[in-house]
Amino acid sequence: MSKYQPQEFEDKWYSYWLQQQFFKSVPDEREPYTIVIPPPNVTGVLHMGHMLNNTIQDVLIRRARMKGKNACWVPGTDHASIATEAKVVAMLKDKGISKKDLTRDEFLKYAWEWKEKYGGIILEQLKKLGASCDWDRTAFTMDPHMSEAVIDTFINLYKKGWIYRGVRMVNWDPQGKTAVSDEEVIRKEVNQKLYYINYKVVGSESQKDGKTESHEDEKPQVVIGDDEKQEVLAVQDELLPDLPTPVLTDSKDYLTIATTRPETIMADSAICINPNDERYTHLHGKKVLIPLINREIPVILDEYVDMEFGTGCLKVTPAHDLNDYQLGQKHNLQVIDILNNDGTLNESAQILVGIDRFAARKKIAVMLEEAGSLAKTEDYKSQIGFSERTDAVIEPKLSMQWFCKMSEMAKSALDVVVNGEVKLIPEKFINTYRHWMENVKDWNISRQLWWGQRIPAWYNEKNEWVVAKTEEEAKAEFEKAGLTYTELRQEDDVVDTWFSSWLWPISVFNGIAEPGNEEINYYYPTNDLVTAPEILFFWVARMIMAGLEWRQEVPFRNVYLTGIVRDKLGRKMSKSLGNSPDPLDLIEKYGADGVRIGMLRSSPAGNDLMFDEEHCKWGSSFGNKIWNAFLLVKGWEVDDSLECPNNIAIEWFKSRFNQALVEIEDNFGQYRLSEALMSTYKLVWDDFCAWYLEMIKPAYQKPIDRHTYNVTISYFEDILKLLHPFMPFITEELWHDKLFGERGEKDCCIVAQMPANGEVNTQLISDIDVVISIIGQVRNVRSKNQLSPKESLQLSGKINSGIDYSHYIGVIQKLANVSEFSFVDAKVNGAVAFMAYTDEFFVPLELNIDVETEKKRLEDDKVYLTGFLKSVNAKLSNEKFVANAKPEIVENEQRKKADAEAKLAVVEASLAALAN
RNA sequence: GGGAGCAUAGCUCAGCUGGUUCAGAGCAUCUGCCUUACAAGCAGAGGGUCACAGGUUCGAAUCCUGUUGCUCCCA
Repeated sequence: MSKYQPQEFEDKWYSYWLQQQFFKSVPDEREPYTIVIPPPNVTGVLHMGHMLNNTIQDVLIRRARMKGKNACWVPGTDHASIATEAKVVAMLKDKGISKKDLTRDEFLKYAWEWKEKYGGIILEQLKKLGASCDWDRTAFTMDPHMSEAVIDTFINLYKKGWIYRGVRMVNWDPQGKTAVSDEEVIRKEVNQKLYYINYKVVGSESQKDGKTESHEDEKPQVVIGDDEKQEVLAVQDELLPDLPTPVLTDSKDYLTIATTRPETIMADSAICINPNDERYTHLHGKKVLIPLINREIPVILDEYVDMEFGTGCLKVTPAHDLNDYQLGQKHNLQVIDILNNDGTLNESAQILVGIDRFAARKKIAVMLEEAGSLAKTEDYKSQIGFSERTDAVIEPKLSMQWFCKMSEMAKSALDVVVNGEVKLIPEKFINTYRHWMENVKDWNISRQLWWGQRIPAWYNEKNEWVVAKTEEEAKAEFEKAGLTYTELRQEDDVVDTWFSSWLWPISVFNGIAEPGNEEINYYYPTNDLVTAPEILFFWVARMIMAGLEWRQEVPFRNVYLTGIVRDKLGRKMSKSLGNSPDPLDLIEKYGADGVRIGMLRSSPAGNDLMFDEEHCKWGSSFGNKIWNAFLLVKGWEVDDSLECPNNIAIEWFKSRFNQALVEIEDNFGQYRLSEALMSTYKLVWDDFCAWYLEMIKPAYQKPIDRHTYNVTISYFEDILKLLHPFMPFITEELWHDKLFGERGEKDCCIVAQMPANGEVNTQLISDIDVVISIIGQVRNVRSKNQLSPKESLQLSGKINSGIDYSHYIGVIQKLANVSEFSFVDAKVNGAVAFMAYTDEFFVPLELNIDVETEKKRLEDDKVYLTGFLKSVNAKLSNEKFVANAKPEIVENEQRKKADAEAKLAVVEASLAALAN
């Protein structure tokens, strides 16, 4: 064996595990332990967030497997309708094909081809990380049975009255030409301009009762600016009235509004002022004219208007602003949509038709200025929404959408988190979760895309519609309803990807179509879900809803929320910043094991991870340490004639190991994975390598006795097991070394059983703590006096405690390089002295002891101990303390007192001796 | 503007139900070692008013209130 080179064996073991089908799970009599992967976007490539997330899942699943559970980790991807469709559209564009020229089926054919070619990349990358997923179960949200589940649940909810159609203001992405959810809108602060625009007031009172006001009695007219839909709720022509020639009784009479969006003035329906605003009482009941197009709109009153902001006059544009929309509904205003789906102005705008919204903004500013209607402009900063997928500025847009009612499902989904049926880790996310669930809005589930599950709604020529699984069933529905049709047309839109993935924990086991099947009964509910807090709401919460709805049971018991992986500067890792290392490069450089533990090290649940490559380096150093410890043991020759001199070391490590086992178990129980890793790390590096191996190590080229050798090998094997979930590759590689004897085909670390808990000799552990302190102080004496470690020293001990050092002399001599150890009854003059616990030790040196330095050191000790004792005494003499504190705490204080007094006595005696 | 969270060593974070003079770990820094498993190492050292101000308590990094600063979510 040579140096530690993880790259040399990682692929080998991964293939072997696959070949032996160790990741495979089928229901059996064992207790199941199940994780479903948060399905990564099928277009995705592995990024650091996935690395962290999947490392955690793999640690959990490997540990469960080694604890005798039937571990099942279901992998897969989601179809990511927006992202995938965008990629396919881009690919087609490169080929000179426009989506518009394709039929739905043609387009989908290209999309599937694309998916087959690129869709599996991320899963292949996970294998490099060591992910022990049951790949035979790899699922895709558009697999036939998964899609069928989506359609069935859609119909089911529709029948329940929880799915409906409605006009809503949606976040429209004009580039992706799709509605996106609030969660997919990224708000950024942007420098803008505030345009101050004058609207002429229509002055004459006589006009007030005129024809133009009659619309207030009518139903509000709504224009859906969706040029892909035939369906509009009003006829556009009605919104293109003959422009009345403005008659201004007083040309100086105008009001000024402030807006960042002058291009939308053509869509204005009113000007709103605060009724309490004394500046504008003269405008009550008046009408004004929109500049450039001279359309007349009323001045309305509402306390919603902030008198402080802008001019106090608010242009109301119901079609293009959510707040204005609500205001418009309240005041029964016209809704005029002047934008096409691609962000260009439509006919309703009357001017600048066909021009992009941003170009139109610049142009209209000039036009307004020329018309004398632009009062001024000001710089202004505000938050603008951008599409997460395309980075286009989001356009609030009215659109006919499918919605899923949330209120009832949200209530149950909140209950199970509040009552602990589903635990969020860390718990602090409960508050956020509650806040969201209590303020939940209905879920907009339609997507204006083709890639995904097509909504099972069918329309006749009159746009009357029914919901049904097939065309035949739809026809039957029509007939049942007494509606006529000549031909039916299926809804073009697909449902939101989350409407597939909320079924994930159920549908991967085909639990919708066959709710009683063996797999779903065995694996569901799953155990742990590992995901990012940013999708707590729109994925986790909805999975809980779906679980309760279709299985009357939560989908998982625990939700482990990881943090966001950031760079050293705390910036989120992103492609655009280029601050994310390529995970596969990291694996190449540091080994998968090194990267895994590097990521885990400083990422407690729910906390962001400030990623630094140094962590991976640390990880691979640890691998190196284990490797070298192994080389040491492997190099030993055994001599059967030797007695075992290492009983203390052997017994001590066994106790330490068992102690650590409990700690690690406890850490896992609380999902403190980094703590569990650190406990393991310290056990291996400090206790095993630095102390145990040094204690038992035979002198150079000397053989070791059989007993120590065998025990050490079994310790090593136990350590490999403990390490395996964190570092699967190096542990498997070493597991198969001849050192451990012949291994059968199936005898692998990955399926070995975790060591069972054993006894802990706490007395021995605390004795060895003292021994370790003695060794450290002897080394320190050497170091302070610039003596070589090779130079052996003499050591005498004046024992005041009850510790029986006779057992430990050997260890002390070996590790502190002490040639002679003796017990003394009195202080040794002219020697360097130190204390360990309450015992005194002396190292005679052939040099002058600086009395003053020694005195100083003892004085310092004395000050410390006196202070310590004082604080302890203060507590113990405090009646309230003795009365209120728990008995074991009082007891502990008494022990502290006794110890401190003993130590202080020793220090004082030493000082007295020095004074002589 | 509304809600939530965070603030501990140069950095990243522990510190769990208040209870050793409690202020800890790793990394980084500094000093000394190429001591034959490991320089990806070994032996040592320095480093913090636990953001600030009050309060509760016998006792506060820990609980409460306020202030400041940062982050996230929502409008």
